[in-house]
Amino acid sequence: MSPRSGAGLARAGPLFSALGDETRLGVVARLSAGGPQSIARLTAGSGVTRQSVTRHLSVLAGAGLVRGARRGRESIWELDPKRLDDASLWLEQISKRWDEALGRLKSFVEGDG
Amino acid sequence: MSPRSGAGLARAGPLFSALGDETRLGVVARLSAGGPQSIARLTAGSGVTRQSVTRHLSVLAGAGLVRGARRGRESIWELDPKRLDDASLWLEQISKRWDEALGRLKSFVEGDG
DNA sequence: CCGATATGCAACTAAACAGTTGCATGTCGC
DNA sequence: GCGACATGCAACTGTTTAGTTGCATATCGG
Repeated sequence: MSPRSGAGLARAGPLFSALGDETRLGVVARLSAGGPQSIARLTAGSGVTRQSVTRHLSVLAGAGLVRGARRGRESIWELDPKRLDDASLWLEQISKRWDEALGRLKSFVEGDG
Repeated sequence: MSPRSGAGLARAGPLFSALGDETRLGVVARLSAGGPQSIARLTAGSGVTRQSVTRHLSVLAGAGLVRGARRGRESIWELDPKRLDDASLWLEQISKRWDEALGRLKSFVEGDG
């Protein structure tokens, strides 16, 4: 149950990597605020071209963070909050382990070992 | 209180970007499991050179995730779990906003106005 | 059918970055 | 002082990637 293999968090790297881009964070924020929407609507106000947004959506989809489907001539994209929970869980695990490590260190220094 | 400006989360980008690298995630995991330790110890078993680890520590420090201090001839590094909490909080905000957006969409579709 | 809208695919450029090697500096133990 | 250990600094390379432009395809409304 290490943080890198437990609870469906085996691929935390690609997950954080997908979130580690300002433009992609903007897309995620826009999706979270406006609900499911098309690429054209996501592009408006993003400051980059439509193709750039498309590519970022593809990266986010690769990390399992978003999901899109063609509807007529539009492509509607939506968030997949499950992955966000996964990321949050990974962070909590690391934080917890750190506290435990500090506890062990304290015991050792105090002569418990 | 948008996710990009609220609660000390103004710079979520660099934060996730710092976490979005397998080698850095390894360093973070190793720190969290073993407590404060030197660069040499972090390097052992990392699969990369000491300079690479040093650089990654610098990046993590830039994001406020780790903190180091020279002690004798060694440089001891430790995790700063506060930033992990910040990241977790950001994720929760996004997730919450998404649920709200879906709620509004549902009301709209059902003819609430 | 036709114009407008919305997207997909492909090639190109420029910048960022991970990782390396080589050398210099400073500290510990004897 | 001397050898061993630990780190810092700098230059170089190869790869990845964000962003762009140009063109092709498919859908909607009349």
